[in-house]
Amino acid sequence: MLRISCNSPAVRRAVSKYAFFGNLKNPIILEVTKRWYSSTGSAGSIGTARAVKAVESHTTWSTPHDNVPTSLFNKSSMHFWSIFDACLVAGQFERAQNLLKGFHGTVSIDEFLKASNLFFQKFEESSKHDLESIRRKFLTLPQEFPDLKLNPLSYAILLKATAQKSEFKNEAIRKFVSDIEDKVAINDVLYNIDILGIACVKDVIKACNLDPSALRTEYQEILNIETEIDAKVIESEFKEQETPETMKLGEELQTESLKKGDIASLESVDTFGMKTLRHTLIGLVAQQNPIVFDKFIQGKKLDKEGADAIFISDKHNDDDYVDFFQISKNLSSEQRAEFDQVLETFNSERQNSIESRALYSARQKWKNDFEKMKAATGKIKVDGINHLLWEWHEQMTPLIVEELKKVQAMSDANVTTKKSMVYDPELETRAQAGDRFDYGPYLTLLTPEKLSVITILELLKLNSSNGASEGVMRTAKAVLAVGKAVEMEYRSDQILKDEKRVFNGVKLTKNSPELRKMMTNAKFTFRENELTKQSASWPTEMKAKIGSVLISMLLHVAKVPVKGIDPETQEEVQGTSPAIYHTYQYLAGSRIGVLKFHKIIAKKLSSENMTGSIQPHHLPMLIKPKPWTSWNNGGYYMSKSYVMRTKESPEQQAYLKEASKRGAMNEVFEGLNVLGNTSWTINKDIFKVVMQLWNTGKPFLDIPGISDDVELPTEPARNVDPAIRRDWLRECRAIVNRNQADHSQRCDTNYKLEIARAFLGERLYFPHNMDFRGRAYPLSPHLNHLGSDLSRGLLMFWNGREVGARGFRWLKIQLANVFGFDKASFNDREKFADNHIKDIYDSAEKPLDGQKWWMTADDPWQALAVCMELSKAYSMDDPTKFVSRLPIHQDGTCNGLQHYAALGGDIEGANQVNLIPSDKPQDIYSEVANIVRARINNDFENGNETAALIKDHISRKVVKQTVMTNVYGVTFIGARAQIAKQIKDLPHIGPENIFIVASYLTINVFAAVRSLFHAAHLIQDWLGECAKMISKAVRIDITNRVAKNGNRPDFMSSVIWTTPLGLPIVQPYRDFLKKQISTNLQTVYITDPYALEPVKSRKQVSAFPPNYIHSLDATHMLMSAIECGKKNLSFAAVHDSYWTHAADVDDMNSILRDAFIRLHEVDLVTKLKTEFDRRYEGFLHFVTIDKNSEPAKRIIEHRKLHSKQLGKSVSVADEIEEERRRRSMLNSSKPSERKLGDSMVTSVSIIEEYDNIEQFYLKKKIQKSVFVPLKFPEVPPKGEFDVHLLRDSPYFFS
Amino acid sequence: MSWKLPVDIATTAVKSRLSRLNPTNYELCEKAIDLMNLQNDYGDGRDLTIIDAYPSMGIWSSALNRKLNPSKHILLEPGRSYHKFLESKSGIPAGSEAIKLVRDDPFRWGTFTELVSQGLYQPTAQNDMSKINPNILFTANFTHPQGEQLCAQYLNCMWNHSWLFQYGRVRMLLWVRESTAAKMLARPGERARSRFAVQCDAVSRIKPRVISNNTSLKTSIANLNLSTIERFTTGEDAGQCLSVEDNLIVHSEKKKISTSTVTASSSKTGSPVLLQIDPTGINVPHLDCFEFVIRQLFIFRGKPLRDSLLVLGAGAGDWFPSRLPADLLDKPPKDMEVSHFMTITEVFAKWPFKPEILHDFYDEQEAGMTAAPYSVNIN
DNA sequence: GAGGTAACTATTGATATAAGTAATAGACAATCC
DNA sequence: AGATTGTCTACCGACAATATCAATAGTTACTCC
Repeated sequence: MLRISCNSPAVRRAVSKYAFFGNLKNPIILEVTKRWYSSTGSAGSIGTARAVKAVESHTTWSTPHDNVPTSLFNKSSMHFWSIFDACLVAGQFERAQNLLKGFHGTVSIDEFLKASNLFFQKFEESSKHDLESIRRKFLTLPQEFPDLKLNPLSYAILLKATAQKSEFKNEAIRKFVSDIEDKVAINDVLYNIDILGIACVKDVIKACNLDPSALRTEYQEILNIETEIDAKVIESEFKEQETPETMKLGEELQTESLKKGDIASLESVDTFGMKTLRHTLIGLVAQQNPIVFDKFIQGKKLDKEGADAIFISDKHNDDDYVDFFQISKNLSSEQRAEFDQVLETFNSERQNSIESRALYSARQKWKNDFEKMKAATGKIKVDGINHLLWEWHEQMTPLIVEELKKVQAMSDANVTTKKSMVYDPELETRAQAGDRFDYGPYLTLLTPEKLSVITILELLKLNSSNGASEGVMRTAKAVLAVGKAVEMEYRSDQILKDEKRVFNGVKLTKNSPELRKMMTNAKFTFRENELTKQSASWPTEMKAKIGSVLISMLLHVAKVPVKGIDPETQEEVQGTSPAIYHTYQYLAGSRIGVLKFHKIIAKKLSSENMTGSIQPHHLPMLIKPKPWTSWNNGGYYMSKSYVMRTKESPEQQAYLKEASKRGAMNEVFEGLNVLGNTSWTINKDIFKVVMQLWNTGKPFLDIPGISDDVELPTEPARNVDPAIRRDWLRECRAIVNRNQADHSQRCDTNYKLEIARAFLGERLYFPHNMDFRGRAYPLSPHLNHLGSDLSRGLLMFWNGREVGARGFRWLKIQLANVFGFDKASFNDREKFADNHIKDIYDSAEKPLDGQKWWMTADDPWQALAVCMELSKAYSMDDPTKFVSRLPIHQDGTCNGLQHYAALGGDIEGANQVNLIPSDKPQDIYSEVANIVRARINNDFENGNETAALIKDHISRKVVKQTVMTNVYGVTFIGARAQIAKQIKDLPHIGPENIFIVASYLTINVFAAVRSLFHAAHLIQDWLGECAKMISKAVRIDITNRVAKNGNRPDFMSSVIWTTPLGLPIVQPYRDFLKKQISTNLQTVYITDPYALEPVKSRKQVSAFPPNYIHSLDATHMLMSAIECGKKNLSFAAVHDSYWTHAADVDDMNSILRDAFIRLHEVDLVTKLKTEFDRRYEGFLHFVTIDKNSEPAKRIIEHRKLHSKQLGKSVSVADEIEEERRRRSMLNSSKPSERKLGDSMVTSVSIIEEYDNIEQFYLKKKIQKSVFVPLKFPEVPPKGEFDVHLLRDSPYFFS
Repeated sequence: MSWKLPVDIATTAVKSRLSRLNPTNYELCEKAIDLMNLQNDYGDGRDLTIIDAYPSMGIWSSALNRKLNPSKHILLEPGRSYHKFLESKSGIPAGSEAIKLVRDDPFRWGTFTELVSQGLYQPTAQNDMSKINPNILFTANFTHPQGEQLCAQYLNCMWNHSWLFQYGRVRMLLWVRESTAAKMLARPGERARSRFAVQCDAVSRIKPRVISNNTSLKTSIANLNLSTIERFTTGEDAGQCLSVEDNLIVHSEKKKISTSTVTASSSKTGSPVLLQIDPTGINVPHLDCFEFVIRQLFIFRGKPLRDSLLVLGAGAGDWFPSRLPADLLDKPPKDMEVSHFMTITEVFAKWPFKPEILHDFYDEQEAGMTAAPYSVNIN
């Protein structure tokens, strides 16, 4: 008899042993502190019932064993925080207090205190309130909620008010301090510098004569700087990160300053950073290279900092900008080190500016263009669309102001419920007014100007995103994107505001770079404060509403000039047309709301200068990204970034947060930081070539040309055979599709090129985060090294490394690789380059006028980049002295299979994917093709006609995709479709036979792959099997929610595992709960992310094997990254392709091999099983067994009995409940109860009597559904392959 | 050479994956045919070809055949399990050239062109357009899931004068699900009024000939509107339609028959209804525009036209109001007659800024995917 | 003033929409007696 | 509760149908005891 409750300390110890393996730290996240079955409370139905109720009131995760808190992911609490925060910031204190009242009692008192403090803080900060009213609030609120006990933070807020708003500051402070003495320690109060601000703390210290060394240590430094400076106060140059005046709310101000034009503000401001940089450069450069220096002195556009400098300058000529790269390159190495450091300081202010002022600069850019256009009257042709955007923006802003007035009116009237909204029935409906009640507070968080700019920018961006056809985007997507962008911007604003609170009144008195650096660092530290850092994200439906309000305003005002024929007079007239309009389209009978750009706009977006239309958090960074220190801290400085892309799955977020809190992810962070710290620059030579081609507007390589009007085939007469019309329609659809794909690709390329242009000569960095499996991606979406060949070609390392002999060889190998000549030995690949020296020179020197050999490469742009480097190297006397900046790639050959082979210890598989040393790379695709060919020839000889058709056409190409996707669990049907696509153009197979042939071929390819990677498949199957069990299992410690389907429980557990680096991974696949939300434009259908729905079992199963493997390859990458970081290599990665300087390839190769070995030295599969055993301990697995088997018959009997007891038919919930009772008795402390439990019969106890219940499992026909204790299958036996062998395998990564 | 009732269907289990509702009440079929007075239009059947899609076991088909005695009766039945009822050995006179079973799927357009190209029949365009085409009669059982789609498409052909309608006003007798019938028959103002109904109204006279009067199920929109039933039973069109219990339409003894073939009404889609659709032969002007206009307008079927003009295109609000009568502007599309839509179409057609592409090419499946960053590198 | 009800509104749930589908096989979820 | 019908078919980066109407739930207003 099998007992489940093997929860003994011994087992636990055994498990925890696995927490560390090899020399890798491996904290498994779960930590069982209690026996799970006792966690629901005492036995017996009453106790259980109560427990159940408590459980149902908030979310529960997949398992009780991991101790991951759920409370923060409670939907109503999330909603409360977000609206509460919005109301406070918007100054709607009545409503906020009302919300607070409703919050009271529904949460813990700690949580309530947090809310109250937030209330106090915002109340204090509001200019509306004087000290008296603030004091009153501090008295009345605790009266209203007697259990509310103020904490030091609360007093800090009051102290701040006292210090700032008293007439006699010092006395007031002293009085305050003595007043609170008996309630709280003053040091505890002062601890809250993030609330008080530095100036205030110092005031208090001074006033009360306190000892500053008793304060929070991390603040000592900054306080010391200040103390020092205070003595000799001189004028500070530190520019306040003030919102530009024109971005402030208030129409008088706005119209005024807009009219007079801000050109002046664009003129050069000689900022501090500028000066330092110039100074340094003068020092550095004077003795070195006068030409560079001159250029710099004359540098026209550098004088504007940050965002303006990046965006406003059109870097069309070399003289338009300062080429930091050239400067740095031409310096000696010591000088360079110094320069680089100064540049970092300089850039840190620019970065700040980009992130905080980008909206402003975009707007400025529009305005400039608009005025340029106005100045050039007569010239009708104006490039770009910026002047139009400016007009839209100008007209939209007053509309927003109008709307905000209504919101203000609502706030003034102290409306606290939706019901009491007043509205004018003439102008709007009750529902619209009600909506305003919801979104109003959020809308006031940003200035009208910002809102308008965001709306426009988002829509432009969306247009280039995938799936958008020529100027068409889905309303739902657009509305959410705008809402999200508003939220993002608000968060950035908050960060700035928090920073300002701390540093308010603090002046830097000395202009040393060190001091400024300290200051900058301090600011990074204080940017987040205790109260605001946890602010809940806005509810999706709110984002939708906000987005729709803004978009509908834009729709209203955005016009585009058009020419049309007057219907009456037949004359050509100039008019305007809406630039965007809202309509609907049908997709398979479903209505879809879309926004369409006017054709003219759409065309401009795909071809013209887009400078000034990119959101800052979509750009690479000028300085090293903020290192990741927690799940939501790192990446960009001003906009909030998250370390994982969580697909809005609350469970993922909860696990991530918990792991981050427990410090389990530090290595992961470290790896990501290495990736982020790699400095890049734009490859200007490539950029020039690209631009030359791009400007023709013609298609080149993969880039489509500017699409003229779509030319559709002529419509056949209506009365032709419907089949003909259908074909025509299909053709049209295909053309439109292609067109829309071309369009978005062109837009996307446009963005990439604009970014590249903006960053010409700059040093740039890519902040990285991960997908939920741990694979790393750059945060900036458009231009990055993960992108297309073009993107990759445009990028190179900022630092150069002398290649040396080995590096020179790697450079040549890289050429062969990008030409697709990567199946040969290294020597042959090297020869490939040597044999093409002429071509290389030709390509490098005359990329567009020569033979264009580079264009024949697989990756032409990267090929051209290599050609350029190689030609430079070749032309040197000693090529090994060449300083290279090109990333050299080392790619894992079929990386997924490499991991599988290592997991299974599969010698044959390991050999196939180059885990075993060999003089020549193994090419698995060819190998599979060979096997297939052999099988088919055999069939052919046995007279198989299908075999005859295909036997001479089995190439690597035909099987490649299928072999590749096999790792992802491609099904027969899917694989057949792939193969059909490959063979459909073979002329001798008629279209009618394609299907049969493809099926036949697929069978054989599958068989071949299986035979080659037998062990891999065993593991794949095992992983799938486990996932299936988990996603078909139920917990019994809680009452499962009533299933929609009576005779099947809802399965609520997803597959969760921990990577060897400690990253918890939660598969997010669940049913979504979707809702229709009405907005201004239309209703949108959106998912509610905070509803934890049953898992999508099928998806859980099919995705787990690839996800697990990917989590391993991600781990491998991060481990390698960490090591490379330690060795100071420039390191970049595209999942299973690792990049570094040519000179460092050998080092990197040894690092990545070591990492792989370290990763696989441990039996990962067994470890995974242990983790699963632990995590899903005590679960019941829902299976079907043979109805006629003995256990089935006994269970049927038992159910009859049980049914009689209940007086109703037995549901699955009843059965689980029964089993729960039995188990709680079994684990009771009372022997009598345990005895009772032992003798109790449940359908599960019946199952437990059979040792090998699997024998009764049945999939077909006569079945019976029962629960069996969840028991994972034994892991497949591991083969003999020794992973250490791969250390000497040259082609493992190559 | 008449076609007898097939072998005893009550004892033969038919396994089929095509979930059709098959009328199994032979007497009812004959009655319906009499009611339609078909003999009047097709005479002795000497020049008549019946094209019969999805005849299933052929009950309805045999009744038609017996009553009309066509010179050709082409059965288009892809369902293998039905073939045994339709082959010569089962009631159909052996060697009969008149009754021809074609095993192709009428879903494919090709099936029909092949009928002609293979010489199974030689259609000629009709001369006298004032009458129903006397040479061709199309009948089908469209009660399966794709049936409604076929209805819609054939109706579309009627607009286009393509397919069989290139030969003139070819009548269609269709067994459809009640839910389909409800959509097609709904008049202005009724809840089920739909684009589909407008299309029907525009180019045909359409009448239900057999309906189920099982009013207990008549709550959903999927069922015929009560007022529709009344109209055809006791109201203005009384006597034009047989109204019977649904178990009289299919077979009363369903226990003996495999459920998949002869399922009676399911609450969702209702019982089968026989529709007679007589094309009027009308040419709808500005077809492209008309299609676009009704498709777009029915998005906001309940809103007054005035408020939903924008679905017709950007700037529609400037063009239409002054050119349409006020009372029309106040009507919601669901309350409009065909003529109203015609009026709107007229104005729309003259609109210089009307959308250029009226067809709906939106297609998600194949969009994008070209700019895939790490595209599959095939070589 | 309590209780009850009518009248009304907000919220929730169900359903139609469009109109070539295309072949195959096998597992799994949903649905309907 | 069990057979039948319907859906889906490769991982991740990168999710997304909507208008309308009936029914229900929730409120307010009003009447009556």
